[in-house]
Amino acid sequence: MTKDERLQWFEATLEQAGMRRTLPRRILLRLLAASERPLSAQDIYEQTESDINLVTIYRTLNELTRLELLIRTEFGEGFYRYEPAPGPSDTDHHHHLVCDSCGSIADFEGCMVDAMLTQTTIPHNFQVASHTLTLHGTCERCQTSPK
Amino acid sequence: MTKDERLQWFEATLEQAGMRRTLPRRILLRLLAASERPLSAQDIYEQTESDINLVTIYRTLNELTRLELLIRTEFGEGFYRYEPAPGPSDTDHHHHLVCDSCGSIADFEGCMVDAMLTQTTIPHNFQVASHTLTLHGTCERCQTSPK
DNA sequence: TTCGGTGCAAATACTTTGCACCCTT
DNA sequence: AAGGGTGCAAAGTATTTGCACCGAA
Repeated sequence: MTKDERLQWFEATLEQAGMRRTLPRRILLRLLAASERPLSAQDIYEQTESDINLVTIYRTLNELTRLELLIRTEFGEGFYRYEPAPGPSDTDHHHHLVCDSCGSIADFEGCMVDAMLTQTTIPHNFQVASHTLTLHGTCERCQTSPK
Repeated sequence: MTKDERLQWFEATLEQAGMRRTLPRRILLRLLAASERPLSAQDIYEQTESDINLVTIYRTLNELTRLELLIRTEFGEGFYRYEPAPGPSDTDHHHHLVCDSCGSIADFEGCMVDAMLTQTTIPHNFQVASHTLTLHGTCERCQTSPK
């Protein structure tokens, strides 16, 4: 899924949900789609140079997460980070590598959890819809020069 | 590891760290060791019938987490939950099944992530120390009578 | 024109900190 | 006796809510 396809899907989903295509929403989606790593509300606030009210950012993030256009994750920092969802027909998703030393967050492609789950007995007849996997450890930079 | 062994390990670790064996700490450890599921600070506060100050609970949870006696996890609720750590010589750990309908949290034993990782290339030479896996979905009860 | 969206101010939720007193060692 | 631990009050972050105005459809 290219960046343009993603933005198009975003706009189509907004329309389909009867939501207006406003400036804050488009700026925010564009920002998240372009980002290398999950962004917090504060991150977005700073990157938009305060053009968008922080409250609007929170409200927009909630709306877009509800529409499943965004994924919300907490990495042990005390606040949430958001990133674009994989997309509807996209079975591909990624997870994250969190450096416990410097706090950097990198993507980790090639998830094998779904394959793993087919070989595992899930207790209580629990019906799995999705999963979150986060690997904690030390990034390359911090291995050579620890903070 | 039995419940008694665990409590003993807790006390030994406290002593070794030069920390005093106080009532709040023992009550809290006992409560967590006996609990079926991860507890929040608020949960603990209610279960101790307010015998322990909420601030003390927060401080104690932080201390015990720092000593790696507890594990802290966020399940998308907006606050942290705590549970006893697997233990030093214990390679066994478990993950969680979170019902998106009723919010129940159940344990999920038999983690295969470590095995999976040996067959996976981790990018950027990232050195993995630990991981967190959470399965989201619908519990048995909510499958028959959705909320 | 209509009604959803935004900004501002204030409130809420969770967690941390400062300080005096308490109690384990 | 000494110093870490606790409780109380207050502060600090992250996030949400109420309400009047604004602007996309």
